[in-house]
Amino acid sequence: MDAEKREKLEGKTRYDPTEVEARIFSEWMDAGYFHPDAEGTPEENFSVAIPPPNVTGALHMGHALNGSMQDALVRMNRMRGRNSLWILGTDHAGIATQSVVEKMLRAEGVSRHDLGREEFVKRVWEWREEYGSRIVEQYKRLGASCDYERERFTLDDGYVKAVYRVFKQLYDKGYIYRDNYMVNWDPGSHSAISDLEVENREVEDTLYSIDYPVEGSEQVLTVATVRPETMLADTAVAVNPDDERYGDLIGQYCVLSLVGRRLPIIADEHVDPEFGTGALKITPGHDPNDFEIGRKHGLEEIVVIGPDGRLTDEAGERFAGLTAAEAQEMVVLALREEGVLSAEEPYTHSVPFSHRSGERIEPLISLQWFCRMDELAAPAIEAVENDRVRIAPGQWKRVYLEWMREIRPWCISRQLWWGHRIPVWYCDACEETYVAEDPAAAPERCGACGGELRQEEDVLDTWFSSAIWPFATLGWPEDTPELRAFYPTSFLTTAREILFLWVARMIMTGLEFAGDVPFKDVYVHSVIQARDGRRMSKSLGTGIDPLEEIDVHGADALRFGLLAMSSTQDVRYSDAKVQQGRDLANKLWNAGRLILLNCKFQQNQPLTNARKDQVPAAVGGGMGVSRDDLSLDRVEDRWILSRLERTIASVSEKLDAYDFAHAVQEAYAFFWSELCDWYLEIAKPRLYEGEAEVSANLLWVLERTLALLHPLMPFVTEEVWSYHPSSKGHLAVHPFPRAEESLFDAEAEAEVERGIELTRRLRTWRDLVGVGAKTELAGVVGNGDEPLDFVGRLSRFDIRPPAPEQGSLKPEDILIGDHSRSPVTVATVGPVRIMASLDMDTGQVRSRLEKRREELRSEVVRAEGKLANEKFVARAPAELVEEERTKLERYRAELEELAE
RNA sequence: GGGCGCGUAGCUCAGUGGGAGAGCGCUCGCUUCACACGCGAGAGGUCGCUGGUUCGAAACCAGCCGUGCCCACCA
Repeated sequence: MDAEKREKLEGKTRYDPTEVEARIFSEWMDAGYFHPDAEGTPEENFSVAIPPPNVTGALHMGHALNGSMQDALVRMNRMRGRNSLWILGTDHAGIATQSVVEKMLRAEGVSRHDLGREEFVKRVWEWREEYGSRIVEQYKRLGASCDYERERFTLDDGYVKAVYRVFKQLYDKGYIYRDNYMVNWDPGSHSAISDLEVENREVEDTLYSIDYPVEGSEQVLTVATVRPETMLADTAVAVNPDDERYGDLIGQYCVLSLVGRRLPIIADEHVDPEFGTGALKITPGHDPNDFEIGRKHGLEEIVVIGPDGRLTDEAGERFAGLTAAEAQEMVVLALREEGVLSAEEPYTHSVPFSHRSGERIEPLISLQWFCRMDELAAPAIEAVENDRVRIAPGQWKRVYLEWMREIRPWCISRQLWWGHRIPVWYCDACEETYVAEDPAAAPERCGACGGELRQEEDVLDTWFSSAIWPFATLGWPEDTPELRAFYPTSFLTTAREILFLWVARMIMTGLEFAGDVPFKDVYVHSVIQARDGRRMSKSLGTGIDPLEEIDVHGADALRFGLLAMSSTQDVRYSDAKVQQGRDLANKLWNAGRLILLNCKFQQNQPLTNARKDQVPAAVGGGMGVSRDDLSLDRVEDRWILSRLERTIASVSEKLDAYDFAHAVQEAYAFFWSELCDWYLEIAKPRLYEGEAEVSANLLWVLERTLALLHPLMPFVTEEVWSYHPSSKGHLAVHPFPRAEESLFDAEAEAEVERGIELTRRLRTWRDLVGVGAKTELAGVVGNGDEPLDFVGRLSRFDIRPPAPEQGSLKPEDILIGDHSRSPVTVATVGPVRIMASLDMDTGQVRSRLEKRREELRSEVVRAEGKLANEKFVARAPAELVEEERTKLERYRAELEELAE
C-alpha cells in the first residue's frame, strides 16, 4: 500500500458515505460495467427489466426497496460472470404527465385547449426533456447498476413501432374492437379508465326509497337508491322472478314520476329479494349492473349525465346543465313535493373513485376501444399453472390465477392527448376504417374513395404500452441482438398492486408476441408502511423520502435497512434497521482498516496465483491470497474459515431464493459477531506481531466477506476493497465467492464455540462480583483441562494448571498474584476454578453463587421431571433422552461443586 | 360477501414439534493501541384468547377476539 493510501486509511476512523458514493458510482459508470454486450443466450445471461417509473415520479420507498432487490441480484449474477443486463426506462404515464403539464399551463393562465393538441403535446415533450430524467438520477443515488446507456422511454420511436404492431395484430385477430359500453368515467381527467384504476372507498350516502305507482292500479312499487338523480334515466323496474310479492306485477308497467315514462316491470335473478323492498330501479345508462341487465332484456339505454358530469338535455329542462350533486338535490326536492319519497336513511357503502384524479367515478355508456382478453389469458394461465413463470410468495400465484380466470374485456382507449394515439383512421365519406401497423406507414387518403382520413382522437391506456415492456425495450419487433441475448428476462420484482395491471399483461403479451414468457420468476415484494403502520402516501403526509435517508445515512445503509425489513408482505419502516445498516458500513470500514493497516502478508511471503483463472479478463489477473496460502494450524483459524464458507453458502442460497431479509441478517451476524467480536479480538496479538499466517487468513476472509456483501452494500465494500492488496480491479466485477466446502470444519467450530461460551461465563462472573476488566483474576484448571488460550486473555483471567512443583497441593492452596491473601476457590466456571481475590465483593460473590445454585436446582428439577415421565422416555427419540440424562448429570455435578 | 396476511421483550421484527431470539431502546461498567455509528455485562416475555392433537406446542388443528390488505355488480 502506498503512503498516500495508508495515510487516508489511518486518518479516517469513520466511514463517510457522502464522500465515497458519488466517486465510486462514476468509476463504475466510466468502466462500463453496467452496459453488457448483447452476446450469449438468455439461459447463460442474466437480465431484469425495471418496472418503468413514471417520468413524473420521484423515487419513493417502494422504488428503493424494489431497486435494492433487483440490484442485489443483478450485481451477484454479474459477479458470477454472467452477462448481466438491467433494463432501464421510464413510462410516459398518460394521465399523470398530462395532469402535471396542464397544471403548469394553468399557472400561466393557459388551457390545453387554448394550445391545441399538437402544441400541447410539444409542451409535454419539452417538460419531459427537462424533468423526465429526475427519477433515473435518483436510481443512481441508490447505486442501481442499470444499463443507463440503453435507457428506454415508452414513447421512443422504436417503442411506438412496437405498440403499433401489437395493436394491429390484436385488431386483425379481432381481439380489439370498438363498442358503446359502460365504462368508468373519470370526470377529473375527463377520460375513461380501466377497472383496475378504480378504487372503492367507504362513503356515507343517503338511501332514498321512492314509490313508483303501478299503472292502472292503486299499488306502488317502492325502490331504494342512493342516486335518485339517475332515475331520470330509468327504463325498467326489476324484481326477483321467485319473489311471490311481485309475481303478478311482472309484465305490467309502472310510471316514473318527474318524467312520466312508462317502465316495464321485469324479472331478473340479480335482484336480491332480501334487500330493501326487493324491487330495483334499472338505469342502464348509469349503473354497471343495470347496464348488464338492460342489455339482457333489451332495454333502452338513456343517458342523462354527460362526460362533464352535468345533466344532459335528455334529463329534461328542469335538470339539464346541473351537476349530478345539484340534480340530486333538485330531484329529492321534487319527489318530496310529490309525496313519493317514502324514506330517507343514512347508508354506508363502497363507491368507486378514480385512482388517478381522486374523483367519484361516473359510470357512463360511451364509445370506446376494448381488448378481449380470454384468448390472451388462456396461455398465460397455463404458463403460471405449470410454473414456467413462478410467482412468489406462493399465495400470489393463486391470486393471479383466480383473477385471470375471471378476466374481462379491457377498455384501452383514453380521452387524453399524451400517449400513443390509437393508430386507427376513419374515412367519413365511405366509412372505411384503417389500422396502421407502423407509424411510418400511416395512411393518408382512403384507399376506397380517396377521401380525407381522420385519425382516432383517443390515445391508448398507458398500461397497453407497459404490457410489452420486457421485449419492446429490447428492440422488438425487430430481431435484435439484445432480444436474442436477453429475452426472456430472468426475473421480476414488483409491488403487489400492479400484479394484474402490469405483470399479468406482460405474461399475456410476451407469450402472444415474443414467443415466450417475459420472465421466469416473479417476486412480489413487501409493502413498506409508514412508521405508524399507515400507508406511505403523499396525501396523508406519511411518506418518507429515500433520498433524505441516503443523504443522512448513505445508500448502503438504506439498502441494508430496506432488505432487512422486507421479511413479510407488510412491514413498517424501521429507522433502526437503516441505522443498523449505517453502523454496519462503518464497521466494515473499520474492520478493513484494522486488517489492512496491520497485515504483513505481502512483505513476508510471495503470493501464489491459484485464483487467477477465476478472475474475469476485465479485472486483469490479480495476485491475491489463494486457498493454498491459508494457514489451518490453529483451531481459531479453522473456525473462522469454516464459519465464513458456511455463511457464503447460506447467504447465496438465500439470495438465490429472493430471501433478502434473512440473507442480510445472516451476513450481518457473521461479520459483526463472529468475525469482529470474536475472531479479530482473538487474532489481534498475532496481527500486531506481523505474523504472516494470520495476515493471509485475514486478507482472504476480508476479500470474501466484501465480495459476499457487495451486492447488498455496493459502495462501502467497493471502497474498502480499493485498499486491499489483492485489489486489481473493481469489486463490482470481482468473482462472487462460492462456498469452499473443504474448509468446513465442524470440530473446530464446536471447540471454538466452547471457548467463546466459557469466555462469556467468566466475564459474566467477573462483572457480577464487581471486578473491573483492569484487574486480572486467577483461575486454575486441572491438567489437560486447559481452555483455548484466548479464553484467559479475553476474559482477563490468568488461567493456569497447578504448578508441578506444587503438585502435592490442591488448587486451593496456590497463592495467586498480589491480590490473593486468601487462596481459596470461590466458584467453578466450566473447567476453571476461580480463585478468591480481595477485589471481589464477597457479598456479591455469595449472592451470585446462590443465584447459580438456584438456576441449577430448577434445571435439575426440570430434567428429573422429564426423565420421570415414562412416556417421554419411551416415545421420544433415544438421543434426546440420552441428552437429557447427560444434562442432568452435569447439573448435579456442578451443584455438588458449589455446595456451601 | 369471498380471499390472503399478521398478532412473540417497551418498539420493529426473526423463530414452524424438543430447554424463548436479533436490532433498537433501557440499566451497569469501560476514552482496552479498528470502530463510542464502539466494547463488555445485565434486566425485560403465562409467545392474542379458548379448546384439541402429541410423551412434548410459540410452532400443527378448530373456534373466538383484535388488526391490515386484496378482490367482488346487492340498489
